[in-house]
Amino acid sequence: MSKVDQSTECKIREAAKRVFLRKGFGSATTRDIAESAETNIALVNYYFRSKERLFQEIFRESFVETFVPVARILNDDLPLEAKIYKFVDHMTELLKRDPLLPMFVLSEMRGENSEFCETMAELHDVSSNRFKIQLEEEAAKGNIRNIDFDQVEVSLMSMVIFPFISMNMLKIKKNMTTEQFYSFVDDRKKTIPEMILTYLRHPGK
Amino acid sequence: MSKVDQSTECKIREAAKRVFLRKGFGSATTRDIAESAETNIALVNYYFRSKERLFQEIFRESFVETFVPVARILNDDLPLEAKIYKFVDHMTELLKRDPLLPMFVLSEMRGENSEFCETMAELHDVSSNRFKIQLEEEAAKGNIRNIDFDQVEVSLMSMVIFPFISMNMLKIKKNMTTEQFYSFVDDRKKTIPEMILTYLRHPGK
DNA sequence: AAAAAATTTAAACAAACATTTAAAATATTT
DNA sequence: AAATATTTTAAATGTTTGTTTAAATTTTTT
Repeated sequence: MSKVDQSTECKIREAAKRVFLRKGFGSATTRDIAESAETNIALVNYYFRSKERLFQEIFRESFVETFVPVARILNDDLPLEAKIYKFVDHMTELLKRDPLLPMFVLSEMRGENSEFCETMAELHDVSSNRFKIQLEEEAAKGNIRNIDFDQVEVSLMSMVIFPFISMNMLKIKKNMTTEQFYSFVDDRKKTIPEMILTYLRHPGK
Repeated sequence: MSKVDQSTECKIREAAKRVFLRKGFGSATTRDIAESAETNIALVNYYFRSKERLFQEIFRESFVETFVPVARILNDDLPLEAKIYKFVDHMTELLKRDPLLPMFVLSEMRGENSEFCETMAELHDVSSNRFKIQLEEEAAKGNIRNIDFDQVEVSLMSMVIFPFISMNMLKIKKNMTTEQFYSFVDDRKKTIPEMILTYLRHPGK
C-alpha cells in the first residue's frame, strides 16, 4: 500500500464518506461502502451499528466541515474588503479539496420534512453575526449603500458554492476539464469580491 | 376529486415527478410512486416498463423544462438591462412553481460518471449564445467593462438558482416561512440585476 | 503460556425492492 | 351482442437490501 496502515474503523469511515458523497444516502449501499473500504459488510455494522448511524456521523461531520469555516471567517475581525476576499479564497480552497460536500449536505435536506433537516437545525450555529453588524456599521458611516444583509450574504454564498453544486453540468456545458474547472473557480476569487464590493460601494437609485 | 379525471398514465407520470423530485432516483421506490398516483405498482411497469425508464422520462422533461427557458430568454433580442431583469424574473417565477427542479437535475448529475451526465450531454443545447455576443459588443462599445463572459453568466445563474437549491437550509437558518422565502426571492428580482449591472457598468482597476 | 477480549470472516436472515405473471374487469371494435 | 383489445388487479417472482449470527482468527490481558 502507498498509504500508511489505518484502523478498519477509519477505513470504513473514509470509504463511507466517499460513497455517500458520490451517491447520497439512498443510492449508497452497505456493500458499496464495504467494497470501497476493502472489508466485508459485517464490519460496517460491527463498527457503526447501522447504515443510518454511519450516515448521521458522516453528515454531521460534513456539515460542520463545510459551514463552520464560513461562520468563523465572517466573524473574523477584519476590514470589509479583506474579509470578503479571505472568505471567497478560503471557501474556494475548501471546496476544491471536497467538491461534492455542498451537494451532499443540501441534497439530503431537500423535501420539506427530511429527517436531516432536524440534524441540521440542531447543528445550526446562531452565534452573533459579526459580518451583519459590520455591514450595517459601514452603511451607517456612508461607506457602502444601504442593503438588505440577507440578500448580500445569499448572493455571496451562491456565487462561491453554486459552481461546485453544478460542477459536472458546467464541465459539460463549457467543455471543461477538471483542471480548467479549478482554474475557473480560482478566477472567481477575484470576480466575486469585485462584484460584491462594486455593488456595495455604488449607491442604488 | 377537485381535479378533473386524468388517464392513469398521466397520473403515474405526475406522481413519479413529485416523488423523484422529493427523494431522488435512489430513495424513490415504485411503491412510493404507485401510492402517490393512487394505483398499484404493476401499472407503473405496465405503462413505463421500468423505474429506470420512467425516471429517464422525468429527468429529460425536467431538464428541458428548467434549462430551455434559460437559453430562450438569454437569446432574446432585448437591450442588456431589460434582458437581465426579464431573465431573473422569469427564472424566479419558474422556480417558485417548481422549487425542487434544479436540485433534482443537479443531484442526479453528481459523481464524475453519473449515467445521467450522458443524458444531459445529449440534451445540451449548443445553439449560438446571443447573450455572450451581446456582452462582447457592449464591452467593445465601452458601455460595460471588459469581462470574462463565463464568470458573469455563472454568477447570474448562481444567484438565481442557488437560493432554491438551499431553500430548506435557508428557511431554517433565517427562520423563514415558505411565504417569506418566496418574498425573499421576489426581492432578488431587483437585487440580482442591480448587482450584475452595477458590476458591468463600473470599470475594474 | 493460558485466558479473555476484540476483531474478522463467511454464511444466513428477513425485509424491501423492481419486475413479472396470469386472471379478472373494462372498454373498444366488429 | 360477440369478439377482441386494453386496462386493472392480486399474487408471486427473483434480486438486492440492511442486518445478524456463529464460528474462526487475531490481539490483548492476566
